[in-house]
Amino acid sequence: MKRTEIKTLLQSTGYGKEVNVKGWVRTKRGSKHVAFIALNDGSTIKNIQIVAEINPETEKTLDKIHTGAALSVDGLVIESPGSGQKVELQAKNIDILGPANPDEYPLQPKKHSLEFLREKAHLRFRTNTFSAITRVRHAMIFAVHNYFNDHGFYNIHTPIITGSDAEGAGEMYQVTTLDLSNVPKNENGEVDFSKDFFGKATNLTVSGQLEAELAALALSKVYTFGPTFRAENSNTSRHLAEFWMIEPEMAFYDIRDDMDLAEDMLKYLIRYALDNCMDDLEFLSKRLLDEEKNKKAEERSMELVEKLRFVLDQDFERITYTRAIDILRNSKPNKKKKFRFVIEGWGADLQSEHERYLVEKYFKKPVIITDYPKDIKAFYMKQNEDGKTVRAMDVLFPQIGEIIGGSQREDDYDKLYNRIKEMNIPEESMWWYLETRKFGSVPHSGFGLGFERMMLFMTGMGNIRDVIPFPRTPLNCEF
RNA sequence: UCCUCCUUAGCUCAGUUGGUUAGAGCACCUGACUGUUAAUCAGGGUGUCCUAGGUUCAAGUCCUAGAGGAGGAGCCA
Repeated sequence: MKRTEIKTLLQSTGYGKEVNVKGWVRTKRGSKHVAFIALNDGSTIKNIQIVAEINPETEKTLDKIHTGAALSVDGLVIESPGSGQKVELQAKNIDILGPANPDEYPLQPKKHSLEFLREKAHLRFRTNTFSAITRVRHAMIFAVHNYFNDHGFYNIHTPIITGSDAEGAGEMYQVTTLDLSNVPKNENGEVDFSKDFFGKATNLTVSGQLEAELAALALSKVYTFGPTFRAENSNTSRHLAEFWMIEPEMAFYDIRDDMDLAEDMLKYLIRYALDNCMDDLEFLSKRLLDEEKNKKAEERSMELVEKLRFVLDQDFERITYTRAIDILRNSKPNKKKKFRFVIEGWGADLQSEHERYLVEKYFKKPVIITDYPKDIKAFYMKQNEDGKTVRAMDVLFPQIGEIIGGSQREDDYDKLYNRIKEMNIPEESMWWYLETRKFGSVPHSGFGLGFERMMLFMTGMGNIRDVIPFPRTPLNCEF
């Protein structure tokens, strides 16, 4: 018999029909004459209830069924007399495809800590929380491509191994085929990378932006959505060593167009989740309420679905860095020196406590900050006429902080060249980037959206290690 | 990398000012129950108290070092 997915089965009213389902046991319970098995196949967060009569014939099989076992069940679809579900399956035959020894199987039908499940990442897909996150993650991946496709963007695969060491986004992982126990050296005693696979030093990419710009200056609107690697020793709930980043890059867009796109895209993704993932969002919402039930009312987060709808309905607040500094300088926590870093004046970098104040206390909605001092931002950002600021924009979300960082790019050859010199970036590694400003240069803009940070927002999870299947962080590369 | 906290049964956790044989719930096994909803009820055994030193008559508890984890900070997405 052909397998019916549980998602399909639960929506059917074909009572009396015989079907086959396959899946993994979540719980088994029952009394003397009847056993109830909650079976899940990942097609939905919901389980199908298998009802099995206990008699001398079935007892042997039923005794071997525990949480975690894989079953194939043939049975009749019936209307459930119980109160927890509409449809259930009256078992006619149960095959154990793969047993799970209850003495060894670590997952139980109870609450496990997220830390414990992180150590069991090979099995945590089998929990409600992670199967929900995985389905939402898929929906978001799909929605990203959908959005850009519908808006006339082309997807670009930018390189994962890069020979440029000037991308200006933090520490990089070296990629080499050299024998590390016998590294070739040149006359000066330095590593001789000419003997390496590419004949030069290479790294894993920290951003696809520079290459995406090259494509945008021909195809007008492009985006990348690929893995990104940062060798920073960051130990926080918002950082991964390997993560996925979405980087659109648009010719003929100025900073305002860039912000419009960022806001529209984020709202599209939220709407897509609300339209397509409601079962999972409702589960994740309950999970969050439960997790925070011991917190004081003022420390609890907004209910998940309500929060998503709220952000969807708000225009993001757009302010300049200069205005942000004014607000912060006159704020209570600054005057009372409650900030760890008190804002003294213009030019200071905004710390996460300042961003959180602006987003969570002052405006109480997402905020886009623009026109930062050029000294605290990257070399490729478009310089403003004031000579002090650049057309950068950061989108700040409650709890997560910076979810998007972007800018209009410097399209003037001389200004870009001078900035590269000023910041001591090796000019010879940037010749191809500079050349695009020499031939048919146009205003263009782009941004980077951290996919897992968006997943944090979308699922209400608190730790970025729980929204990616196999997190890579300092000292953790298991699985 | 810095600051703070944590590490006790398979899991979640309690363990008082250092003092007999280290506890509970869940899971597991046995039994009861005509349909349960993380079923319920009764019974059963379960420990490298993270590791290595140290203080002490006596250490799960105190001290030192190390390992791992969490939260916050920096870096950023």
